[in-house]
Amino acid sequence: MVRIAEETRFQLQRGRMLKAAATCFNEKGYSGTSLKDVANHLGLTDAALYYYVRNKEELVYQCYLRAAELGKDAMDRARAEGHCGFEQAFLYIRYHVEIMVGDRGPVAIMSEIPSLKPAHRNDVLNVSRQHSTGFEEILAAGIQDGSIAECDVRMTGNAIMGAINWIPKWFHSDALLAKKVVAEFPKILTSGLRVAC
Amino acid sequence: MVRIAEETRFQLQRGRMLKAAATCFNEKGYSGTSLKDVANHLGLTDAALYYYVRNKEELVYQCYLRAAELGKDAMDRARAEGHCGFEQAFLYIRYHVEIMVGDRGPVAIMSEIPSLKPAHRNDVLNVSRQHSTGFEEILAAGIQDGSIAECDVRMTGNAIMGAINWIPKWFHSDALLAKKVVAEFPKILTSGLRVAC
DNA sequence: CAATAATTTTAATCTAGATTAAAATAATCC
DNA sequence: GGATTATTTTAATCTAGATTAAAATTATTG
Repeated sequence: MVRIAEETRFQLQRGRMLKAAATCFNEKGYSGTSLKDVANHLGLTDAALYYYVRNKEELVYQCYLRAAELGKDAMDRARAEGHCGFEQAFLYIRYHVEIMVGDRGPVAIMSEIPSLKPAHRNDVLNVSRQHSTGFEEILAAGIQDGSIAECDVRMTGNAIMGAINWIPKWFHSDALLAKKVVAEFPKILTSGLRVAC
Repeated sequence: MVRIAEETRFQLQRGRMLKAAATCFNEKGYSGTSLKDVANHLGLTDAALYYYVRNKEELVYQCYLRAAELGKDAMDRARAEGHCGFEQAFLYIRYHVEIMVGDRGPVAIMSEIPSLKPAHRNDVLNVSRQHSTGFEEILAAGIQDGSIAECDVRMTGNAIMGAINWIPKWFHSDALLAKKVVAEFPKILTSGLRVAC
């Protein structure tokens, strides 16, 4: 049995499912999307989803985990590639935005974290927290190395993350718009970080 | 019959209800809050809420409308008081943030607009749209009058609004933190708008 | 204070949509 | 190609939580 192939099929379908779910949740809201909606997106029957996920709660959980992982990926890359705090912040925003509007997305807005079961909620919150503190560290490093102006890193981090996390609320798949967002957001969100010269 | 007094009682309770609902929705998520949760917040029984609202959908609708109105109020005041585009933008952010973290709030995050019934959805979307275009107009005016640096007003508006709208996600009632947010957010969110000097 | 209106509760329903079990189909392997 | 395993469907249940109607309570008014 060529296990690789089987896992690939399963994982492919599972990945599609998570994307479909994220699409539905963002477009129709949580209470507005039934498992049937998600399944229809895939040309499947609602019951089929239970082959991939224990229940709806777990579907949401997986969506959020995926969202968090994509964000983490953006941050890892930014940290590896940026040469100063400012550059890392800029790249992080750029990569994260690219993911939000690109075809690795859509990324589910985490509206329903509180209704996850405790273990799952903690998982998601942990990754999210790592994420915010990671970004605050980048900002702090930038202030240290002189590439970012003095600021309250906590508040600044919250502001920038909020702007990014809100994107799915107004963005609707459109290649031109996507290009614009990727071009503009990193500029806009870092313009306040620049050191006065 | 002193109609004023009666309306006041009703409206008071109704206002409390909307606040309680907003609190619950933000804290426990939409699917995580039952009418019973909201009612308990008020020391009432779930059935009592139906005296104020036709059903849960309308409760959400009223919450969102209230959120939109509070935002509009911030914008009206900012427009009336600000003397140039930059000042208006600054004041708008300040007033809106004040509302979000102050005791006129909490303001419900509009996660479930898509599951509102069409008429309600349109109402909310209309006010929201007025809101965003209003802010874009302020930005455009600021570019005209030279108080704001050239920028893509649409994207900049989306970024700033996103940062504000996301606040309830991480803010938890706390007077000190509230003070900090009000002090920092307007600065942070407008620092990128300043014209180079 | 009696009468009327406003508000809330109690105690049932009612329902959409999640969940499950068993059967059917499709893929893969020897 | 037949056997085995993976995936999906069909056809029921099951359930939390929304909703409703009638009764009880509380406020108000003249």
